[in-house]
Amino acid sequence: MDLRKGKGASAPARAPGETAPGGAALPLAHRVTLNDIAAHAGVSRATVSLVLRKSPLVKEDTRQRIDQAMADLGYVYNRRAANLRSGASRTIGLVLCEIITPNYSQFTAGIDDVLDAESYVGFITNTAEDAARQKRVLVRMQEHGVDGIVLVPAEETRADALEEAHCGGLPCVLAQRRVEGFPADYVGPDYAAGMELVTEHLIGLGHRHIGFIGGVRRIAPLSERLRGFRKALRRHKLKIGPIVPCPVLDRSSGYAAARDLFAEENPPTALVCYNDIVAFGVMLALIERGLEPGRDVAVVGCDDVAEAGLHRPALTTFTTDPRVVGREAAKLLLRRIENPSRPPEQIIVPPRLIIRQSCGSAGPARALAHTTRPAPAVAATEAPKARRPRRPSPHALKGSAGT
Amino acid sequence: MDLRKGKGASAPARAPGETAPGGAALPLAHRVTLNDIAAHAGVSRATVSLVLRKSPLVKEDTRQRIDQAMADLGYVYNRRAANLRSGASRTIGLVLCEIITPNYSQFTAGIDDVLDAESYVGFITNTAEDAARQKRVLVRMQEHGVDGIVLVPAEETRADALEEAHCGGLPCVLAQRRVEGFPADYVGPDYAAGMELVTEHLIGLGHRHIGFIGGVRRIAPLSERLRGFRKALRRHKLKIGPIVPCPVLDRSSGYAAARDLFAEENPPTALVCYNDIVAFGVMLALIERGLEPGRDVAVVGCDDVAEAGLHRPALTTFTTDPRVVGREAAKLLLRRIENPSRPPEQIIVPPRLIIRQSCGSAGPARALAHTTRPAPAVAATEAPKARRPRRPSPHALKGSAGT
DNA sequence: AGACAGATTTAGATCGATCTAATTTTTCGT
DNA sequence: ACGAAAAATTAGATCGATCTAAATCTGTCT
Repeated sequence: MDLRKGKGASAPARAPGETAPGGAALPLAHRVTLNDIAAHAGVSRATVSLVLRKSPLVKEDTRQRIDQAMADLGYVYNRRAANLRSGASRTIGLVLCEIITPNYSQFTAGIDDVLDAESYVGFITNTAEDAARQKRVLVRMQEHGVDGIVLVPAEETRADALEEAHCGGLPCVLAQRRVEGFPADYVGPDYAAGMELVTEHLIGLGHRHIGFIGGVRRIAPLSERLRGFRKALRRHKLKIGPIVPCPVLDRSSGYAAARDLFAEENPPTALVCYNDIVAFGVMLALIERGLEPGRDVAVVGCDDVAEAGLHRPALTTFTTDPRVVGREAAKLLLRRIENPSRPPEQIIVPPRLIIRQSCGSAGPARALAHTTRPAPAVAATEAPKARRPRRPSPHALKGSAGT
Repeated sequence: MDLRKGKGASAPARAPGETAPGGAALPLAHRVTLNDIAAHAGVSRATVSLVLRKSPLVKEDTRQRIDQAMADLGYVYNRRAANLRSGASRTIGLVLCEIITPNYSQFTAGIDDVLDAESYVGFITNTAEDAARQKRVLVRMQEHGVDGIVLVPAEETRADALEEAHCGGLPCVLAQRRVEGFPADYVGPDYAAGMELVTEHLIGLGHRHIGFIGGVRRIAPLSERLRGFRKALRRHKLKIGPIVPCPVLDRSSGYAAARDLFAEENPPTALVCYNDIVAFGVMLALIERGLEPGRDVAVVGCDDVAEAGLHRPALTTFTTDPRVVGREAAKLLLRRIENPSRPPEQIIVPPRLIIRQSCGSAGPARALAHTTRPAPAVAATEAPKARRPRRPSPHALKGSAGT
């Protein structure tokens, strides 16, 4: 409308006049400042500032007068200006390796939960797994004066790259993925515990010969998972079954690994898979061999991807609620901002087991196709619904609850 | 490295005293400023500022000296300080009604694509469909001095609430959902065109008696969709088939509506559903009646939710790539920021048809269970993969392409 | 050499808040 | 009523950049 019109001689400093009682959309013709409030309320700028910061120094009477003036003039706090002087910005940066993964959007939601409660705001950016882009946005965040950063590092992020992006000097919490040699705070899922959980579950169902499929040799994520797998077996004094890594973590390499494994003699009766995607491939191979997952061979995965509950048979798996991871990450970052000198902290969020049909224990494994509802061949989304009411426990193994 | 150490006597300028030498965590021992650079390079602060802004006024020689100084001292631009003086912040706010919906995370990614290219950064916040929270975060964004806002309004957002949150004075683009009476820019999917598209497709397959199921009477989204539905039928001079609204947009009301419809005489041979969820319910009802969706009756949906491709039969549907909507929204906002006085613009992003089995046209409709791959009962995720290579066309019906 | 235009550079005010170090006002004991 | 202590308020510097207007430094032309 009259956006460019301004309001004639704007801002006479001592006479804010009617800012815009009639103006439908008063267009920031001289955004109202502390000086305006001060003049309107007949006090000094400093006093208004004290009111803004809820200082107990101000007399109740004056405070009300100033509050009224702010309401009258439609004041909007200018945090940038405040920040310039005071340092902190109540702003953090959230740098994600990939926005569109559902996992990360829940993670983001968890972060926002905490930030909103603490009246922080977060910048969000996507690095799309690109190290150069990551560096660029990290610097950009700092230009904007964030108080700290939550970083889900792009693949192949090197510690020195983070140092170079000045993250060494800024409170920074890594989430979901670690960066070797960068001794920062970390929050992530506990894959070892999860693997232990599913393996225990299989053992509880009577399995004694359990194999493991998937994972790239010699890298941390695999050894972490194997640790949990082995731990459960060892506890029950069972032999560690065959461990078949695959070069790539997709359906087809899961398929190939399982096919090869079942071509040998005496195959396992249960398979723990590196993740859900690999598990899907594994089940494919089993079916091809005439074996029914969930009846003839138990299969479990990890991550609880969207398809897991829709698959036939629905996949037993485990996951760490990413929203909880997000919340923990945000809380940790705020603690770190509060006190930058404390030693780095690691928060490992415990997983949650999701029992479905592929391990043969949930309900009538044979009657997969017929539920109580009139849904012969339709994949009902009962799984996600069933999970929701069960609030994930936000307990972290280490680190205080904070607030 | 030596980031925390400071660098000895760094630029005492006016002798601000040691900020906090004893302080447990000396907080950024005097961040490097323009003054430091100026002193180090032997020029004035103003000249350094010119270099920062890539002014052509500075001699090449000096520019290099200054660039060198910045590199030496590890300077990080302080945009907040710059903003305070110059007004614009190169920051926008993204206010979402719900972060975790996959649709919105793609939307967010689209926004980030554009922002990153223009070296903007976006704040993100979730309103969780809560009007009070929405108002709070809108104000908070402005406190932080955003140049504009992309808002996916929470349900039941009233125009006056947005005015009250001062959004009337700030560049603001609504996305995905309109707010009646708030004459702002808008970017969203073209449901009318999508409905026309699927209806045309059904007609092309030979259907002459086509019904419509779902949608709440008397609200805009339904009438928009029906417009497209009717338009296609009228173009081919076909009778408008039965239109069955449902009170709620879920699976079971789709089920009920279809059951009732097929209890009558002479039911349609094809059904256009309000959205995918309704379509799932409809297919359930058909199957229950002994009719096979995709063979006996064609069914199409809208949205392409995750289950659509995994369903048996896989659902023919249409969707508007939310990432494209995000990109258009961001571009429009930047244009608006550039020139706040132009009249409001509406950008309607065209939809894309996704042909699967439920309309009986894609591949051998009978052989649904057996694909070329050895996957008898396994829901392969081939659908989303098949879609990806086809880059969505970012053409908008109205509004110039911008950049 | 002096004038003058154009190219560079700079001093100082400024953005809108906070912070420090007062100053002014009020309260209260004696 | 006086002075001291406590309470309330404030002037002015400050954060780190931008911006304006002026100053300085070229080089060219007469």
